[in-house]
Amino acid sequence: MSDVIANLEERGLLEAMTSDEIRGLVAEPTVVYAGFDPTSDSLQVGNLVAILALAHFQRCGHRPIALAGGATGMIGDPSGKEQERELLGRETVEANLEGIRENLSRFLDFEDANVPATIVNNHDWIGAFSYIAFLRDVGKHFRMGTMLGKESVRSRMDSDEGMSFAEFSYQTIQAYDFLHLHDSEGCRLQIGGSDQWGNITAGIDLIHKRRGQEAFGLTHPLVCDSNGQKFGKSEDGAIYLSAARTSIYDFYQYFLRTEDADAERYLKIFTFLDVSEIAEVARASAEAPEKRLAQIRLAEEVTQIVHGPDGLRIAQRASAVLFGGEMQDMSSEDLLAIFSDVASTEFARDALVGTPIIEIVVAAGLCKSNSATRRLISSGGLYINNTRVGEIDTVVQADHLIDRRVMLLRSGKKNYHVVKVA
RNA sequence: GGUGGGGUACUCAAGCGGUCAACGAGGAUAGACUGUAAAUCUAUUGGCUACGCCUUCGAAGGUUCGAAUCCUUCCCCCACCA
Repeated sequence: MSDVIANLEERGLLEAMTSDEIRGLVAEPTVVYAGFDPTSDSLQVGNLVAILALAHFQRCGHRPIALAGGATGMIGDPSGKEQERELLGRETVEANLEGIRENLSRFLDFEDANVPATIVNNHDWIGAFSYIAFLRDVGKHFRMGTMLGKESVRSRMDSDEGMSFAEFSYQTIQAYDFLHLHDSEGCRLQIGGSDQWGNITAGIDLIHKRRGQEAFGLTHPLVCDSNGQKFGKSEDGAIYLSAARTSIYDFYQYFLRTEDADAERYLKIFTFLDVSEIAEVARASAEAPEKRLAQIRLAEEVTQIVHGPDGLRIAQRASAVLFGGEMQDMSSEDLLAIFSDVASTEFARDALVGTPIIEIVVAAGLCKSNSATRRLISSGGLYINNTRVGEIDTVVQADHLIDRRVMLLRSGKKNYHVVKVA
């Protein structure tokens, strides 16, 4: 079996390990887990790092467990967060778990004969605990000094945000998760983002105290772009893995717009391409940066992994048309087929023709308010069917509607919105 | 419970009776330049039926011709003490 650690290392997916003995541990098939917060009904591209790390483990012959935090999600992990977040309701968490299962199923193989992946929900074992029982069985093994020493706690105590007891206790719950999976699944390794270090070591300590056994942890770096911005945020917010939240087209475009400086690194992190192949792509891309070979390859690979070959085709087709300038001679059928995935809004014909364009833009959600739309137009950033709108009081004309059915709005260079006649 | 500090627009952060829709920075949006890149430059960044009007400075009251700025009560946060 191939060495998963070396694999992660050369892909830039290894930040730190609790012990070098992990290399020995993974020489034999083992069980590894990573946790995911059900803060939304879909995971985001930021979560891809952890997901792919798990997938690499599975590909190297280890059994991955994805833990959905049905219980921990109701408390909120303070790690890496400046502010305490809103508590999620039970129903919300449950609903979100469904979406997350769906996301994960794209990356992990649940049918593998030897090391089938599993998804577990920590609410199944945490939910039954009484407060007193938890304090006796788990809380008793935690020392205040250690808990207070955690970076996640210290940074929040030092800030003027402070921290509630619920958040402070978070680490004990996650620690118990590890102990539980250790006992029930034989799991000895937990992986996560570098912000999870404190939570992971808390679990290792607990296992050591309660079972006298050694467990391990491994973290991957939190991915930032070369400007130090957190990876995975676009102008409209986070990029999600679910097509219902982030269209496949937008997903593809997000990766396509990767900066030169980040492309090679992202290829290693977000695709399964062989590192030697990545090096080759990077080299070719550096020779002719304007061709953006690395970005294209990155967008293709990731879109394919997440949305499948069909999804990739949709995204490519839409991108080719929108950025290829072939729009003028398109029929409405073609447009609708291609933009099935781009954000769209339907209007009655009467509500469209003769209506000020400002109202349409706002109703379609392309701009927040009439004022914002006026600003956009006066700065020359609004386009109808790829033609710049010159006048603020432009009114929609019948001939703005291609085949009397479709109109393409664009804000800036790259934000498209399809308006359809209902 | 006590004492002190604090709550201002997306964020940080000025303002401390009128000239404040609120300095500045960051972010964001758009434009120019480009390669759907980066860097750079420029404009904009509460809302509206828009040279004017309306609503904002934790909440509610009050003083005043006039308050984000003063007073009262309340809520929340932080620090130290108990």
